[in-house]
Amino acid sequence: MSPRRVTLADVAKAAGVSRTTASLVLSGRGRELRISQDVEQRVVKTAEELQYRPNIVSRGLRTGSSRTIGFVSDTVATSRLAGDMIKGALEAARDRGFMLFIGETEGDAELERLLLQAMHDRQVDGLILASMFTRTIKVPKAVMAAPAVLLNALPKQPAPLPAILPGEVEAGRRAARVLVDAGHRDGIYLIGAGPRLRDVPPESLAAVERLIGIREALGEAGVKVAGARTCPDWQPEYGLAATRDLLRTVRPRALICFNDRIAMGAYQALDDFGLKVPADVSIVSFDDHPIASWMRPRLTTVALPHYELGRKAVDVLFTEIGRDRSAGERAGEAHRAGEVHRAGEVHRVPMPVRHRESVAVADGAVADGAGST
Amino acid sequence: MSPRRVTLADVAKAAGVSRTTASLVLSGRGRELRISQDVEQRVVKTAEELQYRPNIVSRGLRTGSSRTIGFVSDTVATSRLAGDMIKGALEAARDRGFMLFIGETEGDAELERLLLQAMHDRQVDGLILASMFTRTIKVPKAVMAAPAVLLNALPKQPAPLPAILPGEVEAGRRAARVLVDAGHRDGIYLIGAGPRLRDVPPESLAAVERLIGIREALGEAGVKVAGARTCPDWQPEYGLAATRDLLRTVRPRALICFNDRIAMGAYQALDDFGLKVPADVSIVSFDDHPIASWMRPRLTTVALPHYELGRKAVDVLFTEIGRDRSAGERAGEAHRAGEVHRAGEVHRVPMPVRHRESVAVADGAVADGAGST
DNA sequence: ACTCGTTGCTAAATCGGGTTAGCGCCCGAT
DNA sequence: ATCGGGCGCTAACCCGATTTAGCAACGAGT
Repeated sequence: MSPRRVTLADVAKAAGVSRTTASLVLSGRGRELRISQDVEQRVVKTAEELQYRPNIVSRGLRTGSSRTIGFVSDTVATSRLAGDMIKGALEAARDRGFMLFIGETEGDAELERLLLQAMHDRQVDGLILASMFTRTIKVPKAVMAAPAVLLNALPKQPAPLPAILPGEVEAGRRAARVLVDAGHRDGIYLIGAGPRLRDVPPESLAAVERLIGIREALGEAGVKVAGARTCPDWQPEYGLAATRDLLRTVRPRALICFNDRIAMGAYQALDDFGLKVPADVSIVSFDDHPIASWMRPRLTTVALPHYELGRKAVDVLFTEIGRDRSAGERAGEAHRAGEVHRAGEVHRVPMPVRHRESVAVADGAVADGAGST
Repeated sequence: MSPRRVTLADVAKAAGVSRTTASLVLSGRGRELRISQDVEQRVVKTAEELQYRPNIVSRGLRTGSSRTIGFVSDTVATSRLAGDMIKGALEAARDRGFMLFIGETEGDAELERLLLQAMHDRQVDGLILASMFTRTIKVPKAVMAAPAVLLNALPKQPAPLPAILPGEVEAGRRAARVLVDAGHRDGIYLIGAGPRLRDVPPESLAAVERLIGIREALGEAGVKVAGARTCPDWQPEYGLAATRDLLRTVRPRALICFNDRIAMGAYQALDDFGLKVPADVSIVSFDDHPIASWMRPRLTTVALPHYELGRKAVDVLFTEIGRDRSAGERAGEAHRAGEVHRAGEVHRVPMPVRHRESVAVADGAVADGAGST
């Protein structure tokens, strides 16, 4: 079936040189080690003719690198969320000639241990530990055996791991600014969390940070949150229930929904009460889930930059891998000044606003066009 | 940092035996090769104490197997679709101690070539070629270097590759039966494709097969399709437009939408015309996209079994790998009778109906409860 | 006492590359 | 003629396992 791969030995024999010479030439060290132009060209030509490709497994055995990184997510490497993150990571890795192992722990610590083990057994060069919703996680010891970064998560105990997170606070500010810029001053309600900082679903970093941003931006504009309804889980049904509950007593002019699924429920509730979006009620939300552009009117929302998060995680991981390598070389040597990154650095990836159709200029407001991005 | 892994040589030395003996014992061939109980226990105990784990890269170099399979998808290993497929594949692979490489070709043949190369360079034991929507694909030659299966795709030219596909024809039958069983006889319209078999989006196998199933089941019940509207792309906006167009001239009693996104558009159109689901119009659809259970009323739909497709692909791939291995052993030997699988076998994974709230019993119909599953 | 057959283990080759040390050769200088 | 030194290349070892071939020790049979 498969006619055996061409090996370095084959190339060497065909070119009439030793394996060493072939290896030297093909790894670009020919010049440095004084291989003649003549031989060099012959080897390169032969390798091409035979369509030689080095076996990475073999090379990895010698060099210790497998040109592979592991992507470990807790729940569902699979939700739509993860999809684009993986895509970003995939492309960033590919740019460097690396492949991606995927694994899921399903929140099970034992599974996680096994998975990390399986990855180490395959000599991964680095690890990305991803969480599907922004939160703090307990970092398993096994992770420390290789360079690693946290994606969409923060370490529960202080750990020397870089973390990549969406810029949630700024996202909160941006959502609020969308309403403020459209002239909204009164009747702004929150659906999903708030109004106080402790009125949030457990473990949800995003909720806290979005809320902080919202309150900051609103505060700066001299605007007060008129009220809020929390949701035990950020699903459409709870968004529906929370909004219905709200509408029983008040007539809001604008809603900030803590995610798009909640917003979907809010749309349904408003429809039930005969209220129109955005004529009666403006809505701004978070995530830019696919449904956001399927809803009518299309939902204005602050997007989770999944793709960029994935890319960034790989980028940061590679600086970690580089740091690790050079640390090995000058083991024990004092770090030179200026080279001192704190290893636990937190990288924030900006969340862009997707302006669509769910926000209207407030009655009596002067549209001044001074919109924030 | 990482205190060097424990190798087989370490275990052997600590146990006072040769590497050979240690290897024999730890790979379970100790009994067979007459290693004494005494030594065997000593080795096992030592390995445990040192927490020895074999290096799979090294083992792979010798045995040729990397205990890894490659999952190559065309577009977005990432859409919600792919997510569960990958999850299924992941778990099935994990059950066998295998890891998954993920790769995306984005429909680019050159990228695909590179990706397959990169996977072969890492000695993958097998490949899954997945398509994100059911269609025929051109199988690159490079695939044949290892056992492979097609997932959600059929080879364009006849190729000896097994294919895993959802049972779309039967799904079509089931969707139609849902309406028939609810007593619907008249005013059944299709949104997305039909009424003729050639009225389908290009390249969409699913459309053709669902349509075949629908027409069969309806025909058997002596029911005629009242009409249909095609959609250039199966997105909500086209579903909305197509349904609106339909409602301008007729009042349907039931719609079969070719997927849930179309159904979402149909809901919106019906709402525009003041028609209620399911009181005025029953709707049945395909895919069981997450939105199906977010819509109001919750959508009755025939689910794409993504998770099972992924699992099945891995299962079939492993029988291919096994076949390949034994073919190598008895190279040239004639296949024994009864062992003759056609290699191009097509496996169909059933699509289950998710009964929800969008189908009502037809006026004047006698609910006889003789529902098909 | 000598062969033969087990039993229990190990030396050595192998997989496919990367890496180090150093071998022959030719040239110019002494 | 001899020596030193650069040039051009290769032998040999290494990574960490698996696997084949075979060695020593011992008891039984003749």
